[in-house]
Amino acid sequence: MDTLQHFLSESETDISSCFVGEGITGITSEDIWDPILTQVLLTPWKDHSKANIMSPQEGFHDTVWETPNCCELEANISDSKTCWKFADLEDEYLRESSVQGSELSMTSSDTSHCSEIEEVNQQNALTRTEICTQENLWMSVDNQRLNIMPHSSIEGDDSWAVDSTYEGDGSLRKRPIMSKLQFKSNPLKPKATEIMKQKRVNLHSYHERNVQESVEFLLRNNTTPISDGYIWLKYGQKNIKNSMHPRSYFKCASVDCPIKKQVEESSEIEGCVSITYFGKHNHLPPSLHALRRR
DNA sequence: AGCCTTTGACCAGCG
DNA sequence: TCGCTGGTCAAAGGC
Repeated sequence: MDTLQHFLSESETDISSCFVGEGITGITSEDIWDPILTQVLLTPWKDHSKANIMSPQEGFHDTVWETPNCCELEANISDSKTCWKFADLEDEYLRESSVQGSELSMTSSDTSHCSEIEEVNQQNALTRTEICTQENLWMSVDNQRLNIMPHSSIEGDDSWAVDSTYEGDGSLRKRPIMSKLQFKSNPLKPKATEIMKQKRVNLHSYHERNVQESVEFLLRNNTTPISDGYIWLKYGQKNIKNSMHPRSYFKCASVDCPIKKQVEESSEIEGCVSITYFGKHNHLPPSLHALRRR
């Protein structure tokens, strides 16, 4: 079995070439968020939720942070010695620290630290601990399954991801979960009379959504397609005015998941495909088995 | 046969 | 009010 370092170096070579463009970072060890897990976050080309154009020098942690939740969370994490200790378990294999809403979850191949994590969660009044096995994690690595989405939030709440690397001042580095939008899914498909109501709701946020709640990635269109870890259904395609290429519309195949994405050839950078996500998943990624079946 | 994509129609917002 | 535009629906077609 390859080491983490080996995988990272291989990934940088193989995968970074897929992501290009002015102001775009390819995957480097700095850009990779959860490098070993199925969730791999990349610096987006445009984070419309922050109205920023990202550059390689601007990490997520350089974007806007001034929210009460952020400060509160930082205090929680920094005050936890156990959490720091856990963060020191570098290189053994893998770990994930993420905060979803008010919830902190960590995963590690080293299950012996489960109790520690649980303790941290309890101290911080956070609730969930997940353990991934070494086997299923490496299965994901072997297939180079990448998730280029912002880390999804089960709660659909304001969410934050916490990188476990240290800043110069010794604080934990954090990265925002980009979409702040809260979707409420309908358990039942709306009836005809309700569909238009729903449409009006959607259209009401149409312009806001375009500038505030989307995250755009650019992908070289001459590279092997990379799964983002989720299953998508195409539900439409439109020719866009003044655009040579049609725009395709996709929604997540998971029932009641509100996220959608649009794919079209980039008008800004030739030879690139623009992938824009609206909203966020309200569920975990499907199993590798389910992905393969598709 | 079932799942997914295609594609024309429909709708609301906007100027 | 009307036409344009983009987002979505859903029947039909393809695999």
